[in-house]
Amino acid sequence: MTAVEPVTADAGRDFIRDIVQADLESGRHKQVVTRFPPEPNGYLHIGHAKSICLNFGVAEEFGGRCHLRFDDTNPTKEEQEYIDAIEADVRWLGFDWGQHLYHASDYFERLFEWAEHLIRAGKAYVDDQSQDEMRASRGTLTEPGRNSPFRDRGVEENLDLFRRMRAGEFPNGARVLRAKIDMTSGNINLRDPVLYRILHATHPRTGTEWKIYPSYDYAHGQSDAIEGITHSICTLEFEDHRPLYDWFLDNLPVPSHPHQYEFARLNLTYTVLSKRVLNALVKGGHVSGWDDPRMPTLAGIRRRGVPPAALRDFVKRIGVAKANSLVDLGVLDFSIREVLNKSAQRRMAVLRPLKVVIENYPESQGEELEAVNHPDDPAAGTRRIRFGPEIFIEQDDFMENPPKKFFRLSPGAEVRLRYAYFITCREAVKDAAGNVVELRCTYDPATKGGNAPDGRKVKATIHWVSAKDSVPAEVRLYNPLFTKPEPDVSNFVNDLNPNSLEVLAEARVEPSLVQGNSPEPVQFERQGYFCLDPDSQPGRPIFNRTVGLRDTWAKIQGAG
RNA sequence: UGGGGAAUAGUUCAACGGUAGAACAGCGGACUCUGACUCCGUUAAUCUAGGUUCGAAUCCUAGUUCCCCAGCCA
Repeated sequence: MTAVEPVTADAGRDFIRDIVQADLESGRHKQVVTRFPPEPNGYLHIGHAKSICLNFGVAEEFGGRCHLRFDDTNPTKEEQEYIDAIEADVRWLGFDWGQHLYHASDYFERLFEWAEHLIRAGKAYVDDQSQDEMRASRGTLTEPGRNSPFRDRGVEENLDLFRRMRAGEFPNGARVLRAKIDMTSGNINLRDPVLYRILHATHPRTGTEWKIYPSYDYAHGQSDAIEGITHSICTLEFEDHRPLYDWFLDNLPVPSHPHQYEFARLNLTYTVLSKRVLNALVKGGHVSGWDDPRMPTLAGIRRRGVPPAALRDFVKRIGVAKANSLVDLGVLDFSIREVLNKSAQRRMAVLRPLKVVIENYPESQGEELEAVNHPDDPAAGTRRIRFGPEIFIEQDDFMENPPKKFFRLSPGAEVRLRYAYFITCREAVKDAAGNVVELRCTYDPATKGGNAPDGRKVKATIHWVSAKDSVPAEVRLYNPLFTKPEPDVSNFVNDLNPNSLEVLAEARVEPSLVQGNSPEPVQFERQGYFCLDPDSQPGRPIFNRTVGLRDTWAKIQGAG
């Protein structure tokens, strides 16, 4: 009862944490125990990250623990691949469940015994109705349901049938075990919910041992109770399951009675976080896989180069509440930049090259110049970069007829080449079609390193790479997967963004970017943050744009 | 027409009967060898109508709007 204040200093406050703190202060609980309970039927996405950060975060902040528990009660949808991926994703996000890895399937035997307990107490029965009959007698939202003709079966008959269900004597769908609660309840979850269904399927963990499987409602709360969960945190759609959650715990000899609390799930603009749709995206070949960098999955986000700290920062920023909300994707971008700006080393890369010939540069062999790796972190050191008579600059950094406020290169204009020299554009060379294909420039030898001894200023500094020494690379730019802030989930293909992936095959990058072959994210100066993609081949590096830098110039142009 | 929830700046979240505040976005400016970063300034909100109270975003009443529930999915 001593340490009720959160252990972690800046643990954001929300109604869940308020409840936990109050429970600790009042002595209702001595230690907080939470759990993250994914069903292994797909990959984790950013919405899960919110739940993971909440559950593990609360436990961490209040000195408790958080379990990882697989809700593996439906073998027809679950696979080992997902189990492995989920564990890897939670670890990557930065959380550790220690020894507390569990599965609902660990409790199948106990759940079965408890089902018999309910039968003996006259609170559960085997129903022989077909699925259609059950649906018909369940009633509607406004009309009460009718009792099943099998509802008043005797205890012994129920026990016998239930055991034969387990023994595999009946085919799928032949019978179910139902709780006997109230077919007239306004809460449809209380109209004799199904506890067990017959499923002749192979379970990733229990194999073919079981022919019947517990439903979510029947398994979840009891699993919580077995593990001594104090605060069972889930999303809003389970709010009206809570009376059922409590009914089981009140009617079974469980070792503890956890409490369920619900929060609003995450929604993001231009993003779909429905497992059904994400699955269809992968299976339908609309993306390259679960880890396609355009996917909102943790695997995709990771491959795009987003550091886990950025995700944690994002989750902290959006808060936790009970109101449905739609978070602007820009908030995620902000969190990513926030983290990467501090950690990513700077490099130069030209995405859409435009050749520049420096006419008065005397040394055909070029020279080496020094560049800092991180402007705010001297400890990051410096590196040498090659300069030469021919370089590439960004096509966007030249305009033949510049509008006012355009500070970069144009005929007659002078700019600084970062870490190199001032150059002045003398001529734009065009091809037959009138496209600018090359710039003829002159440089000022006195400005070596980037400063003019005469104190002369330039309005812009642009990045560049040596034509001879830079290496070719492919750069993949990612845009939102959907064209609408709120894509139509029932017809998502219509809202798919045809420009979600933009491949730049002719990019040129500093050689230092491929020497280390390190997976560390870097900033391409004036462009954004990038990371090496696993598709890279020797001699053919591929970079993913994690997120672009803020681009005030683009905004000015867009407005004009 | 049943049951369960939610409504505060453009967005997300605070304020727990006592000065409506933050972050993101926006706008303006400073700085700058990244039109980045950083810094400064600024626009902007209590769903509606009544009531209780010295005082209401907060309590009460009646509405309005939005979300979830009729799987042998979770």
